[in-house]
Amino acid sequence: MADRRRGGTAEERDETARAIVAAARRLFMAHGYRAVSTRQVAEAVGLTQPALYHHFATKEELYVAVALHELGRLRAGIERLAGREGSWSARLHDIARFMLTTVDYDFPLMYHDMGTELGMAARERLGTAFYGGIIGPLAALFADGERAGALRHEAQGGLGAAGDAGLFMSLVAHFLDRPGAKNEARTSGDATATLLMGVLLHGLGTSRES
Amino acid sequence: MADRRRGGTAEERDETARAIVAAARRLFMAHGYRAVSTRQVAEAVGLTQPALYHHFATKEELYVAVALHELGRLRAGIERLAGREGSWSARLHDIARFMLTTVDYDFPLMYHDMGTELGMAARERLGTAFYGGIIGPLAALFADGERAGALRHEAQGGLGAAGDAGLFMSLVAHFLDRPGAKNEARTSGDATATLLMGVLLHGLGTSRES
DNA sequence: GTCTATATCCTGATAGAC
DNA sequence: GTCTATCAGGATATAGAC
Repeated sequence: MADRRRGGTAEERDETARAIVAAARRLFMAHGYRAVSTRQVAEAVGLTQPALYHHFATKEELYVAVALHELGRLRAGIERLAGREGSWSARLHDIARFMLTTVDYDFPLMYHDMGTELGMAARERLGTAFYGGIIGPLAALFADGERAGALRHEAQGGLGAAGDAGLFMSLVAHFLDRPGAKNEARTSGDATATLLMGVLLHGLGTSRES
Repeated sequence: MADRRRGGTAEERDETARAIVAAARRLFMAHGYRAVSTRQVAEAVGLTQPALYHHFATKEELYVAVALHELGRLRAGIERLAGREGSWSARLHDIARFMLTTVDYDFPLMYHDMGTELGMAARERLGTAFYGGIIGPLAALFADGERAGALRHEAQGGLGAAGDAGLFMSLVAHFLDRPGAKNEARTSGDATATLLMGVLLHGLGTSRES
């Protein structure tokens, strides 16, 4: 409360930046980095296009802010659910449900954008957030499963804890964009999460054969 | 051999078109529809950009030709392997190896382009080729597995034959772009295909628990 | 902090000579 | 069938008034 010169400068600036990130998130996540222009983002938030550059130096920096925001949201949800009591598989189930019900965009597209559409520096920042904030906590749960003897170790033909976490993410992406099967569960989510966990742990087989 | 006016007209025209498709395939499949310009394609094949428009009316039509070519290649390989003798799961294993060793591009990216970057007419043409030529033959093999009692029916909590085929494709995509684990098998492929089939049929568990 | 105006470049596609 | 030349539009980013 010391030296705010003219009417809540820092506050208003931050709020505008938040609104820009929110609008950009919807557009980038739905259509991809290349397909969304800075003009579209500006129009969605009620500004002219050059005004964006007062808050973000480049389009790429805006995308990084969007992706970090979304990765942070996922990290928070994952860590909250991973820290609750219950078996490792029950916690994974809840995390699957959380992702299936709150991710409303094209997950593989985001993965592609983070991996190939950005410069090296941005790619590394997002890669750190992704592996440290999402793959890491998931891998810790899978390591619990390995220690409990319920999951194959890497030496037993398994994928390892990090590999298990990557497969988990691929299955989430798979069950996200199949309105084909039984997608009424987009809001309830529980049935799809149960299906996902069944496939993840036991596959498609009837488990009576070799 | 009747009325070829000037030096092998139709032959040369077709050969140029093939060269364009081949160059466009490498670029489109690696970087996506939007990221590749018609100038880049023309330069890769040694032509000027307007020359492309003598062979393809629009950029979209060129992409459709590229995608149909690749889908046809996959269909031919899948149908050849699906028709050989052996169990349904052995044939699926061989198909997995075939895809893991011959797909050298970004599979989810192609899927995204086919689904969202093209007009409705092109999207329907490619959708028909994809479901009829790839999902269909795969689903027939999974239906064999259901009839043999090795796979859960949809009523038993399974995904159904077409759902199984979709999951198979997602797992192929998953194991394609993980240089992380054990990707020396890009050329041999057999080990990765075995790993994929194990996960697909039995999941990650040690199959000693509920 | 947002505006108008603009620089610079790249895009897909067309016209017309040869 | 390929070329040169070009159109019209949209992209990111900057300059400078208010």
